[in-house]
Amino acid sequence: MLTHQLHITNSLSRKKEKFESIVPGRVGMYVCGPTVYGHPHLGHARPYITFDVFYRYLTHLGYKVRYVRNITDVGHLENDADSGEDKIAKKARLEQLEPMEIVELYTQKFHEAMHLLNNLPVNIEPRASGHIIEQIEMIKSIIANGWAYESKGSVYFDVVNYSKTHDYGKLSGRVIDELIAGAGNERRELEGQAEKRNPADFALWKKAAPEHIMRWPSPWGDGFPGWHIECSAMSTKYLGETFDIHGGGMDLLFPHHESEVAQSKGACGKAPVRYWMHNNMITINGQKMGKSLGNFINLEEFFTGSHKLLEQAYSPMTIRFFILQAHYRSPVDFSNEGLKAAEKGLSRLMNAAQTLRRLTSGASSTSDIPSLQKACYEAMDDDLNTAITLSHLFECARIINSVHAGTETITAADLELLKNFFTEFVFSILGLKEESVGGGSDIDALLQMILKVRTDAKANKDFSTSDKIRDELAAIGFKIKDEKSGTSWTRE
RNA sequence: GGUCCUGUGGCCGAGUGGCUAGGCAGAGCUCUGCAAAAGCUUGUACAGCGGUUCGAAUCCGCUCGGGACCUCCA
Repeated sequence: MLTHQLHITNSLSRKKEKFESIVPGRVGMYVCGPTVYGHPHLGHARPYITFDVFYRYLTHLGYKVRYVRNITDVGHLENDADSGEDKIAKKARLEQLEPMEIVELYTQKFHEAMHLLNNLPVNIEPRASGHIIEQIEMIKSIIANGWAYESKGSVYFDVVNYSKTHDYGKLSGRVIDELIAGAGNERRELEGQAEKRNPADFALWKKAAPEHIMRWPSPWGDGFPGWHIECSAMSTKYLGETFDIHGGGMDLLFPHHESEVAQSKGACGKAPVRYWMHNNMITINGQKMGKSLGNFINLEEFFTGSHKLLEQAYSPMTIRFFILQAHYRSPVDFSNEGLKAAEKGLSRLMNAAQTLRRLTSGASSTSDIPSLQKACYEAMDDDLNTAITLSHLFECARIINSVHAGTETITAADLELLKNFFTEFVFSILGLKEESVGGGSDIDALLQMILKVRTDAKANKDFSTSDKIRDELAAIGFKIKDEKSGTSWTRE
């Protein structure tokens, strides 16, 4: 759909840029996936919801998208006393499980969470452990091009040499001299520093200590890949040497994404990505979310309410809605108040969607429906502004309710249009869904029968019976509403 | 210490040099047997101090908060 002027903020330029895909009609998108060594938590929800919506929107616009999101199951080092030990290996030892058992368990947990959040499956979900060969080949290319060197069984990227002719630091806004100087006075003693020619160099391949469980043979001896190389190798394999979009959290800008750029340029001589997109972080009650503060909340704990900071359970759609109410480049603060407000707002939107299905048209329209549709598109085209999109959808909800209440009218043509785009935006693009809908035709038939008895009681002014039915239905989770057109029910 | 981002009404959260965000909560009214839902009305915010401007919450500077990253840490 070339009529749309989709603009997105490119981290490379820090400006909104018009989006144009490399191959017309097709988009290649890579998003950094999770390291599967623990339960998926709130921090995971944001990037994957954000890029899921982007994926949905691009698809809606008519692009054929290949969405690649990796599973990191090797290579990350633990930055504590057990330095050098693979994160996954460490967890495995603690739980007496095989490393790949851990990987499998948490990969499944991750998939479950993504499913509950209504994130569509990605097209390719490559695992780092399944692409060791590709990573080794890429490292060999980088060495052959003179941008990396071997040192005691490990391979390091030669940042200083590379930066003489390349703009290392452009993406993340770093200045190489400052990195080298180590400006801070609280710099950590990093493992392996002695092997490096320069502190700014980063590992492409690490030699495995004898006790290291996850290891693979390589031209440089047994070891495991560095943190950054997997994304470079896998994105190149599935999307090509240069592709359209690379997404991830802002915390990955440096060093992860900066290093990816350097690795790809070092191997292929080309910039790997046209548009870098980064979502902002999540805080809880105004505080940074972090392990040290003990305010990391797993998604499962949100869904069940089983965390001491949570006053109640929050459904996956409540989480999704809350995240979409903020722009993806703004920090978002999770609080019980905010989540409760989101829960009610979402419910208002979902009720409107239901009401819309049984809306009837009139002779004229009191609202400008085509303009609202246009406004929704404009908001999405403006750097994926889901907050504004939602505000327009709430305006739609107001109109739907007003028409239903009889204070406004809508023509058949406008009603058709409204049904189409409201449904499209709410469900297909934003990926929201109704969570507590009916319980099948049997239950509906049963409810209709009970409600008929109640309606008869009301007609006979037997309000004690009608209220009793209402109360008892409420007690088992069915909420009913008396409307002009009859009585309707929903599940709590 | 460095780089970058950020500070909006009771709460969450958009946005723009002058004109309405939106949601939640609150108040009043309407509808209703009562509820619920819904509709209408209502709030006059933009951290502080200077500056630029006819005009700034929106641009600039400083101050004070908050945050991310600073080499293997989503």
